[in-house]
Amino acid sequence: MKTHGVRAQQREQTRQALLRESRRLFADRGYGAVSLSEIVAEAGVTKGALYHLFESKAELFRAVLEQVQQEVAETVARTADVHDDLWTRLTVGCQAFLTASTAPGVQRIMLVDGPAVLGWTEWRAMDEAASARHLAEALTDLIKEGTIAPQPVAPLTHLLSGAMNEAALWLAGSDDPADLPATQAALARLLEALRHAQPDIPEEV
Amino acid sequence: MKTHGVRAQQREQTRQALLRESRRLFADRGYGAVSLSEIVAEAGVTKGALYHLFESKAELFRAVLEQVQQEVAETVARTADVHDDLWTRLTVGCQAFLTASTAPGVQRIMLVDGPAVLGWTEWRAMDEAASARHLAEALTDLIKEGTIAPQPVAPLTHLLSGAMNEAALWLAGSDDPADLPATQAALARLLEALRHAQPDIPEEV
DNA sequence: TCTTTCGCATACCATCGGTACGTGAATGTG
DNA sequence: CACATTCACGTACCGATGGTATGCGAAAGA
Repeated sequence: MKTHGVRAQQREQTRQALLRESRRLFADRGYGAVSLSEIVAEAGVTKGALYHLFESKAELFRAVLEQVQQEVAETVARTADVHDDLWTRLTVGCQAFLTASTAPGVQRIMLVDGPAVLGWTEWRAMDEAASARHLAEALTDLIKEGTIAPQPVAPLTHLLSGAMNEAALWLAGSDDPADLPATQAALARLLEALRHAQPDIPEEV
Repeated sequence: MKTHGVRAQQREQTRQALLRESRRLFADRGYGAVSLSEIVAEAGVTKGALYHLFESKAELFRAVLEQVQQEVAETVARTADVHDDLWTRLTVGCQAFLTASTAPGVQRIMLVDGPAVLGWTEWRAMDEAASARHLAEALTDLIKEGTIAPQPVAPLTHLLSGAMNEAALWLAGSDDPADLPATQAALARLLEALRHAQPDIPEEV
């Protein structure tokens, strides 16, 4: 596929306009309350253009979600990559995720409408590819390193991922500025527990 | 309001039929993919009846969600109430919630479509009233009792609640029967951490 | 230059959630 | 018992929505 040439450029420009406006509207009012007529009007095109570039309303939403997830993942990764210590990378990454997904224009698309529009399974696959994979890898490495006790990582990944998602949702609507540090502290305590908990065989070697 | 009399009885019967069929359809295919025409056809009535009993499609869904939440909450409460020890009640209650919300006909309505259809804030308020309130109370009591360290309960409640919701979603789609016990173990470990993370004063009385 | 491609607009469709109104049996009243 | 009223629905209909079929004009290949 060509990337230069008037044809391809115009196409990409229209696509970006649709993504930009639909993301804004979806974030503001939710997937169900935004009509395609509204989206194309805001983007300055018609439904013909939309259906030429996307297969359906749900596919347009998927493209938007992908973009949002990548933004969050990149923010988290950039914050974690500064550190070398595996444990620090985990804790810092979790804190970064909390603040990043609290941002407006992220919340509703990524955590509320995502699972409902695409179905939980598909949403989870996308989240896995963008974010949860890094969490799982971090936990795996920490087990290899011996910092946390050997155990299946999948359950732990889901528990922690879910905990952070729900906390982010709550924090976004909270008006008490003390809630964020309190949540970070509570999360840190839970993580800390992983580090100190020993496997089930307490004594003897 | 009268509860006997042919009028009231018929009304309630129609209402139950609508709730039953819409719950089945919503659980199977999701809120967005089910039409009102379909619901009233399955219930053996017409849209006139539906709009006489419910204000909108979303309100019908809310009634269904309320019913589902109360079922789950009752199951959890019944399991926990057998025990006297506060700590046992918490852990047993969490395990019960995990298995109860994994059930088909609960999942999608309670955890996926709920927040999207009613908005997260409203969904959270309902969840609070039905389930999360008990969790918060249990944590508060355990702090009073001195079993877990003094700390704000709200952040902890959301973290744990979110962790269990996501875990339940995952378990429902899992085909490995070892995932449930593994998740219960991981959750137990996280909870256990709360108990042992006493900042100071390890032994006493 | 001539043909083909393709990005997009226009016009249209079936279905959806929702509403206005009619109807007949159950209910209150003398 | 006769009569008026209420009310639980059914019927008919509406605007808007997601989606499609088709036409067009400029860019791209030959």
